[in-house]
Amino acid sequence: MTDKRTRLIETAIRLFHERGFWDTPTALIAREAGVANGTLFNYFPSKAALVEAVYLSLKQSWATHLQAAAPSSGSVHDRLAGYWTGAIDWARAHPDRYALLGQLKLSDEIGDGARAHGIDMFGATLELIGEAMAHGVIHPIEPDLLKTLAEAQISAAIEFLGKHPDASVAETARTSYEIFWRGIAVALTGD
Amino acid sequence: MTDKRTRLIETAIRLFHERGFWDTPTALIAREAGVANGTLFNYFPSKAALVEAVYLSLKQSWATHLQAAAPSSGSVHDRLAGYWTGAIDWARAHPDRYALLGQLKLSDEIGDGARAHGIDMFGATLELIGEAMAHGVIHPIEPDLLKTLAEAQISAAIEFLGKHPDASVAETARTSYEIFWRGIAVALTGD
DNA sequence: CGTCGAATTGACTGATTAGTCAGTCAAGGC
DNA sequence: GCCTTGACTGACTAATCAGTCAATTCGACG
Repeated sequence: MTDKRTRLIETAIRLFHERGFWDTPTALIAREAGVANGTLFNYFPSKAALVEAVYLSLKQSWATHLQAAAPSSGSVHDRLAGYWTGAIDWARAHPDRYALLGQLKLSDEIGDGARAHGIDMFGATLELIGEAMAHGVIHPIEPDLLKTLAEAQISAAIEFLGKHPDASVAETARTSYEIFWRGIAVALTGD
Repeated sequence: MTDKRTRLIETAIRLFHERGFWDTPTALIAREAGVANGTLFNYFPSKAALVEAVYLSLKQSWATHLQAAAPSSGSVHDRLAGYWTGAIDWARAHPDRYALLGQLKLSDEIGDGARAHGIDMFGATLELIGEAMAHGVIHPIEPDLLKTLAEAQISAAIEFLGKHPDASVAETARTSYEIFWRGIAVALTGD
């Protein structure tokens, strides 16, 4: 019997994905998690708090996966590529979690507090890019813009893979990354 | 006194933005639109139908703006640039509508039917890109992937502008577009 | 065992809401 | 002037749901 709090969060993730938050009553979450209605409110003071916990949990598991996937040494190009494919792999492995994360990020339900409480998954890579920029390997670009563009590009690749189940994951990841890299890198040999 | 249907949709857009769909009862929409509760259901069989109508209305107005903004002649580079800045301009001019559109796209409330009923805003430009690809001006890339990447890049630029109110709109648009263009174009002179 | 505090339970409530429907009323045909 | 039509109204309902709380169980410890 796993921790009740965890079980509530996991059950909520599943149900939110199956039916959307708004059509998922707390009573159902509690029942499916195998606890009583009231117990849910011992762990989370309100439904909003539960949703927030779900959001943070998803973000956390995505972040830890990325930290494991991204190589901690090598060229900027390669390390960024590792981050890139790592992100896409996670999304492919947990499509429901990924979709839910996307919804929650935009939802009004998530307070700015929780959104800011962001494990900054891109941080380390971003520093690296800053150095590369200083050395003239990468075009000078406002760092946060670069980060936003990169994340969007990754999301787009994932979205594409969702729409085209037969497309090759590896090739889509590679192509999308190449486009991005060509976009930011100062042209030398082309790659 | 404008058309009641239109007024209901416009009121819904405003209220959805202010409070989110789920916290906006139909009764409030009706009252603020200056019609009776029941009248809303003469125009829309259910709340979901109203939300769908809102979604289509937003998408439509965005599409017509883009058609007007994108130049219908010139180089691929320039036409795509026109589309690019046109999209960003619209989002900047109507931040509430843009935010709402993003939420609705992901929402479970929007049936696949309505989502597919998409005015394909990118269509004409995409054809053009196909030709450019055939002529070797642009790297060969699966068209739908290209489209998805482009849209994501535009969204990212808009998101960045939202987070950094002091950033220059024109420069952000230009930078993000340059990155994308460098990414897809076959290197000749660099631009 | 017996005691005590904490965790858990689930019936209950107060509030809210989508959708209904019996009736009103204004416009236009005869 | 009367009748028909149908858009419109808004009070009403049936259902739902987040959150409460008094009662119960559990488990640790002497």
